[in-house]
Amino acid sequence: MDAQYTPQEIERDAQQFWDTNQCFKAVEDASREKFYCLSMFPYPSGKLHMGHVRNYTIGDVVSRYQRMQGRNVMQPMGWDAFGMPAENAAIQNQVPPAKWTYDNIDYMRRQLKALGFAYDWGREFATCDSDYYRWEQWFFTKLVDKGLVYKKMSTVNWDPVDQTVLANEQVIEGRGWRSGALVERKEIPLWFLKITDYAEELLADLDKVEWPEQVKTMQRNWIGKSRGVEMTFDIKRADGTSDEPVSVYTTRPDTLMGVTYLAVAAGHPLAKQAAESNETLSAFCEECARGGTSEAELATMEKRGMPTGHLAVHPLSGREVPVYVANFVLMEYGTGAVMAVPGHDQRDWEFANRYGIPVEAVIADAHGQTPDLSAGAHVDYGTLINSGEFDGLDFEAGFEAIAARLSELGRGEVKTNYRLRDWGVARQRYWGAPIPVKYGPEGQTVPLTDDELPVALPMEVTVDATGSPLKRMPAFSDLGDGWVRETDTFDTFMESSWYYARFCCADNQEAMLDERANYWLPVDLYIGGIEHAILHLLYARFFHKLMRDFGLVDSDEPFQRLLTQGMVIAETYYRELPGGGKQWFNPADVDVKRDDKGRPVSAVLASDGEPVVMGGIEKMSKSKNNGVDPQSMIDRFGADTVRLFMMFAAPPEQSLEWSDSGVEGASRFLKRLWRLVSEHLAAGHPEPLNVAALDDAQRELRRKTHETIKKARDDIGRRTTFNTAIAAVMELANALGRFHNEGTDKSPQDLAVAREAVEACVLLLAPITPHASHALWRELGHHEPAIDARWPVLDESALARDSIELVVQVNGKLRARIDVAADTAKDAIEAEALAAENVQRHIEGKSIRKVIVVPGKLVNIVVG
RNA sequence: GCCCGGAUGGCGAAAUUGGUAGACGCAAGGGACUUAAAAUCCCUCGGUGGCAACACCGUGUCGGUUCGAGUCCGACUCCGGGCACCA
Repeated sequence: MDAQYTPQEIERDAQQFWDTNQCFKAVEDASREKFYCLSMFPYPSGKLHMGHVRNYTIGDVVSRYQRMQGRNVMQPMGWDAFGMPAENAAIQNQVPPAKWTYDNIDYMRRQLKALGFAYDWGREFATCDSDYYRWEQWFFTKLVDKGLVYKKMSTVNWDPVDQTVLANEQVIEGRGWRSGALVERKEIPLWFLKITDYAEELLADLDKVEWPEQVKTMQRNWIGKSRGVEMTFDIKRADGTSDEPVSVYTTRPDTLMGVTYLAVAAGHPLAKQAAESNETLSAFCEECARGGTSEAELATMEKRGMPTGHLAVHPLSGREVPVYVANFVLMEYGTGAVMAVPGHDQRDWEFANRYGIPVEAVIADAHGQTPDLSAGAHVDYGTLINSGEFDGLDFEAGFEAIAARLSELGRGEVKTNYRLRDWGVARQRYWGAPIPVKYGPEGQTVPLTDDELPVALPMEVTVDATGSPLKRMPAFSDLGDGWVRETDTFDTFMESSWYYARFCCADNQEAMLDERANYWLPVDLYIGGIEHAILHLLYARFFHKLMRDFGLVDSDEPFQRLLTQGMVIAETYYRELPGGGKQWFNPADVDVKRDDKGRPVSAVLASDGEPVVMGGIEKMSKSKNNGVDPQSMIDRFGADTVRLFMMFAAPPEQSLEWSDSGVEGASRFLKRLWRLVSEHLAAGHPEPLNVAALDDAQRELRRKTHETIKKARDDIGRRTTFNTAIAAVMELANALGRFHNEGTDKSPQDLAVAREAVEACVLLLAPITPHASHALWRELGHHEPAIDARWPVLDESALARDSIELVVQVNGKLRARIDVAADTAKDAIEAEALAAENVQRHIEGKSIRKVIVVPGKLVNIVVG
């Protein structure tokens, strides 16, 4: 065999072999256990970044591992191809978004192929293919028929200069990213899907999936089921006449007697009506429309308000409290009005103090005393006080008693609420799937019929900063006879909500899905970034339930297991620019100087030798110019080395710091493995393994081999901690190296034990470094390709030990180690532990209170 | 602001169910081989003290539970992810 490890040749050969033999083509087979492994498909932004490489390597390792376990594995790949970057690129370079997108796909597909991922490319599609989104349009019209779609006014970010709707991402510190104009909130009619109809099921079914607990918790909190009371306050105008009652919802009816004001949104009918005769208030309401729509912005902005002059009548006490307009109350969340209890809600407290509104205590503190409200609200549950007939009740009794009273009076009812809001799916953008609706001359709104579908997106367009070109294309929108087509397109989350199902039957031109979907679904393992923990995963779960209720799939959940991978991060380097701001330098162009302990102390730019500032470790990004190009790493070290490093450097859920020397270490290990195999083959031919005749050294190596097989299976299959599986194989390789160096691998039985260890190394690494394993497996004389090899079989008997080492502690501190026979009785272990020299020294003159023996682990002697 | 995470040597990390802290790798230092370099191989490598045996300290901070805490509980600090039109 070739003594040199030459990754470029090896990888080309292996990829050619897999390709020629169509190794990864997945075929439905009811007699075999299936495994559907899916990594979140990429947005075709231009080229792969390290986050993609990490994501897809994890998926590939699991796919190949499951195949070695004998499962019928399907691993597809496609493109999440609609989105804003294509429009931005179009504005910058005058390239139509379609051309830009498909060119990017071609480039990135080549990169994925160079990494040797075991994809069934026959199932590939891009979401911007009309063969894909036509089914989404079709399904949407069915949802309209089922009453799961509606249109309502909704708030968007409006750039008053560019006269266009902005995404939250395009609002930078309250200003439009291009125009720099102060952004306004604007109400426009938009399409919504009724995800709230499924809130309860989306919450309950989290118990059915094997997801990280943290992700389930985030989804539960996002859905935000709460039990509270919805009640009405009568309204008295300044002139004494009454107005429509105002409805509010609260989860703290126990604090009702502490209400000292009401706050309504600027868009609330009451505020609008009051503003008509009040110029200052009218100006304030306009001011409330400034700023973006994101929740983070609303929550952190300065809380401001103004009295409407109206009074609200407390439903129980009859007390009249002022009604304010407040900028932090939004019309579209809940009822657009809130009751305020400044004594027991921090936000209300701050507002009340600012505007001189009374703060009153109605809940006692932990000691049953009136709480001190001078420095802040008292938000904990407690006994009701200053609440008349409700005094002395605790939270629950107070809640029930007050709710019952309101109900008697016909002024309120207990109500379950959800924080979850319906899904706005309309976007005023070009590069998306057209929403299949038309509007008639008499204001009719009609979903398109099956024979009017699909609505193809025109591909040849000119895009500029002033919004979607569809709005200016009569050829697209004008249907004649006064009918016009909807020019809004779908939220791109629509496409990513069902692509996993389409992969099961991507070639079907007659239907959205067919019976093959029920063979493969649900996805057995779904892998992607933690940043998708809420939105994408919740929308996909919702869409799956919609498809189920339409009879398209028979499962309740789309993704059985979920693995959320961490970010890829790297050191940043910059220089301050004279005019302020920073110039960022790529790590590849910087030399780092270290002190004698190896700590980095300074860095210089390689090209000019002048110093740069070390800016700390951050997520790889264009803005910080700290991205490492996967392609250059593949060219330099080969795909297997890049894959090995990424899987070794950190467990998949943690962030992974890029390290050039770490990659070199991975490359070194593969060269060493290659040499180990080559030296082993040169040492001669093994005879069949005779387990009964092994000497101690042979037994020890064989135990290590089987310990490693066991650990690698648990680490890859159950724990998905690939880093520790690799570390275990490295230990086995080290043991094999020592076995060789000690000159013990000369006899045919030595060679037999070494052969077993070598083959274990090659196969256990096969999911991670498939190309090298393909080549080495062949060198080891196997005619069957490594891709069809089974996971090595564990021989439990090889794990047995005659004696074990126990740790002896005195008062929890390690004082000695003893070797005992594996079957030693507890008494004998105690005696031996007490006899150890260093133990004697530490217990001398003290009385033994207790001896704790943890079998197989340790002995702790407690002395006093 | 709200929700969810994370913090362990010079660095990436390991310790899976409360039981030996630092496996494996990187960097660094020393040595072998070499005319030399690269590559490779061997040794050292948390801190302090000690010739050594060994002792003390050590898992972000402070406190608690336990025979025993990186792991469990409480309070806090800093860092990261998400917040509904980035994908």
